[in-house]
Amino acid sequence: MSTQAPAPSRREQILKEAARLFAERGFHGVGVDEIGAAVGISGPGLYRHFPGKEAMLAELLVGISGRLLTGGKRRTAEGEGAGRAPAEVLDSLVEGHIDFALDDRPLIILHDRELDRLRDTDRKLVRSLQRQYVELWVEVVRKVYPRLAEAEARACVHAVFGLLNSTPHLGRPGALPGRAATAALLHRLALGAFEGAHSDGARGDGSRSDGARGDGIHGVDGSGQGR
Amino acid sequence: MSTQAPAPSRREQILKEAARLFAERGFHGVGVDEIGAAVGISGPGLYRHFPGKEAMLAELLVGISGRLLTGGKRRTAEGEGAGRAPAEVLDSLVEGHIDFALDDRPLIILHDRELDRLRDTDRKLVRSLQRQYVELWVEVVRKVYPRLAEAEARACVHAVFGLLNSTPHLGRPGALPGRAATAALLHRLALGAFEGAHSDGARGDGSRSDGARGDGIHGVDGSGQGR
DNA sequence: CGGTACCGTTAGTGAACGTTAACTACTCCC
DNA sequence: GGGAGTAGTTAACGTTCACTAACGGTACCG
Repeated sequence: MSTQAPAPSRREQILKEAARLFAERGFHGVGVDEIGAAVGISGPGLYRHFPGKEAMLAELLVGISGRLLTGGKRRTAEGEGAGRAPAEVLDSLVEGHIDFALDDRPLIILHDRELDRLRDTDRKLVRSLQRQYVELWVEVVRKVYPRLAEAEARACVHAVFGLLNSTPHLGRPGALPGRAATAALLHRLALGAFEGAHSDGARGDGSRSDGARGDGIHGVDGSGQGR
Repeated sequence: MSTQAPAPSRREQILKEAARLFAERGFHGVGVDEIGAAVGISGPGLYRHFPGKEAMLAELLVGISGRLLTGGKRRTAEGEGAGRAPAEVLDSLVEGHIDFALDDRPLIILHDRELDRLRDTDRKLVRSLQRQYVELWVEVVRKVYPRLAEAEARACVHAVFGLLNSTPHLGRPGALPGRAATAALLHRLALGAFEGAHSDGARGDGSRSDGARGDGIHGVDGSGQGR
């Protein structure tokens, strides 16, 4: 154990606790005193590490958006470099996003909830990163499902993000068996959603027995542990 | 036409604007003066209509949760009464939720974002309504997809809610062609997600997604009636 | 020892906010 | 006309909050 986190470094400690608190009670709902208390120091001691409360949020949001984008770029680059089918790349993107959603729940919450509390410059940066990440997905999705128009594909991507980011909402009760099972379920849900979007909406009045599964391009061995 | 909205009645006006502002900037991010200004009166004039700022949020959240639940109950009752197949009932639930998400965007945002700003008693009530609504879906989903364990079905429902509630995120740019097209797309996405969840994940990675349900403790204690 | 940089403390400041108080204008009804 | 109720105003109060000021301790380094 003990991978390589030798010094949580106070600064990272603060960021982690701030993320948790912001996610729980909202940016405006948390005072600096509470953040300080969460890391053992009190109140304005935080100002030795950050120029202000908002700077913490900004660093969190830029950090997460950047990491999502970086991971997405890496996955698509690897996929294309290895000549893998688009469906496999999409599979990899889904897997990466799920890992993120499951491992960094508080950040995922902040990511689409507290963006508007940032100053213009920071917000623009985060939005730019987010947009790039979305476009990355859109490109891949349109390769896998060419029948989707661009706007449709973008809407699908947003919707699937909403689906994947729903993990925080189901953490409360006994919830799912384990992480792996949850990840697998989310994976199936996400891919199923894309398939559903791609299927022509010519389902009569809801009889929807379906199952025809159109040209299911991806017979991919789903989720197959690329790591 | 002209149902019966002859007088927006100031109170409803306030609620509507408050919902918009809360959704845009968060409960703590909006001052009562702004809410007042949005309806033409200023500041404490609101206190002629509501006992406090939080009461507005409470009424909004209870209202939306109640309407969702009522609509869901109506749809399942109608469906079962008419002897329709579970899949059709699910179809109807999806349609109802989409209507809601598209027509009351701000409320949908508040619904899962500002719940924790409520006093204990209100929050419990809202959570109870939400839980009943979820269980309504879970029941139907399990009839349509019997292979899903209860916990899985619940997770799927939460995930699909996340998917359907993603509409607010895609309103900014050119977005989709029109309301009908967006609704249809969301519908396909949601049904596709359920289909995907139902498909056996045994695609080769061997990780058993479907548990043997050893720990049968998933006791939903009913608990209906918060009040 | 003296200096310096780091990290933390407590006390305080100014602004913002939710809420209350006191007062005014309008309408309805006898 | 004269209450009574409704809907609004401005002014003020008390609290909370992000942030600053002034100060202290500790470790490293000469």
